[in-house]
Amino acid sequence: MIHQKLGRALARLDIKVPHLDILANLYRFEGISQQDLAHKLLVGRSNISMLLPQIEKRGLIERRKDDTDKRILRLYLTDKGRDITLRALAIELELIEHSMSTTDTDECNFVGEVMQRMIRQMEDWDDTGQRDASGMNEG
Amino acid sequence: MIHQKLGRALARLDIKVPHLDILANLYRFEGISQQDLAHKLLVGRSNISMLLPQIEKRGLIERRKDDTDKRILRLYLTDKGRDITLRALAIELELIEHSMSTTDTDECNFVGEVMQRMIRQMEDWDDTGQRDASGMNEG
DNA sequence: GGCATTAAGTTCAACCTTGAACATAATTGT
DNA sequence: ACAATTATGTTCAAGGTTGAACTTAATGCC
Repeated sequence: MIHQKLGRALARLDIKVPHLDILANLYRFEGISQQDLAHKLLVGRSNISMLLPQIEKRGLIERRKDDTDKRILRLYLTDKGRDITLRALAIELELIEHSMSTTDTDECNFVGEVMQRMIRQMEDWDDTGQRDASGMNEG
Repeated sequence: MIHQKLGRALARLDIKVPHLDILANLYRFEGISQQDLAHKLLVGRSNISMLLPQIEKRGLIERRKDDTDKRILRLYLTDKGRDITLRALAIELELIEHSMSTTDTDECNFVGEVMQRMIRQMEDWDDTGQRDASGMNEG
């Protein structure tokens, strides 16, 4: 749902949510490689590889080969890209602030902590159906 | 991530996460229509329409025409379907319980409340870029 | 009753994401 | 130096979801 709302709002700038994900990271980490970008965004390298030409054609980013390692393409925002990024982030921030306008900082932090505990537990969980010895004494 | 974990675990029963979403709803709401099912699952009718034949062929569900309204197909679990559903739900429950094993009831309820407030706010938000009068006086 | 509108379900083309296979470049070991 | 391994990025086929157009059935309105 947040994706849908944000997607419609970003249509004004003629970019999609995955584009903003990329642009926002380039804004923060200039010269990042595609690999590292994919890792940060939790998507596959192939995904980045197909998304980048779209925003490159629109003149929002530049790809330059690394000088010392010619496998690596380093990514940079153009001036136009920086402008669009800031405007898009403003829209995203607006949505988030509105969504959280009834949630204070303590509540927000608390929710975050609970979530992180849940994620850790989930990562632990064995999805093979074989319970190992370390968990046999539970319940 | 929960989708990935659950997906791998459900592979044992040879069903996918979207199948379980459907089966669990049929278990609770026998005779539901495809339309209502799609609505409950927040997916399009076409999605349901393409998913159902898969689990129908496996003999997990039956589709019967409504007697009074011949447009409607009503959905029922077979005995086999009920069996698979219960086993799948047990797996899902296991994952959830493990994930929440470090979260007590009060914490859980609190997180739920905060989330619901956020969702209401998000639904309110105007994604067209036109701020309307009702929100103009805010902070 | 007959015609327009609304509703349920299906089909299909489009989109997005992924993972595997590939090409190219760097690193490692001998 | 050379072969084997590892790393980066690209391409492609496959899977999943969606929205629009379509078919069929029910409802509303004159």
